[in-house]
Amino acid sequence: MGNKLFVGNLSFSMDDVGLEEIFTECGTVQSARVIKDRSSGRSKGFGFVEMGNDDEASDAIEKLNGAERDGRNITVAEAKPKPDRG
DNA sequence: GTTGAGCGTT
Repeated sequence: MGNKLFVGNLSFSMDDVGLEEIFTECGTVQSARVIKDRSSGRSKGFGFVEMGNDDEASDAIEKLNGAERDGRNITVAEAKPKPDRG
């Protein structure tokens, strides 16, 4: 179990700060990033969060997976490794 | 709207 989380089904109005605000209520947020199109800067509707430790990460999954944010039920799960070349 | 980037050449 790692401390890196995948967060899906985000509103397109979500940003890095908003994502951090959601997860800081469940523990220490080391970093939070909403993935955006690298050319247009528009949200891709998902993001990644690194918690302070695996326990906080696990807790955040339990508490925030399926939680409603901005009218959408967000997905929270442990992140899979990045592909070799994005 | 669901698993992340950017540099820059063979």
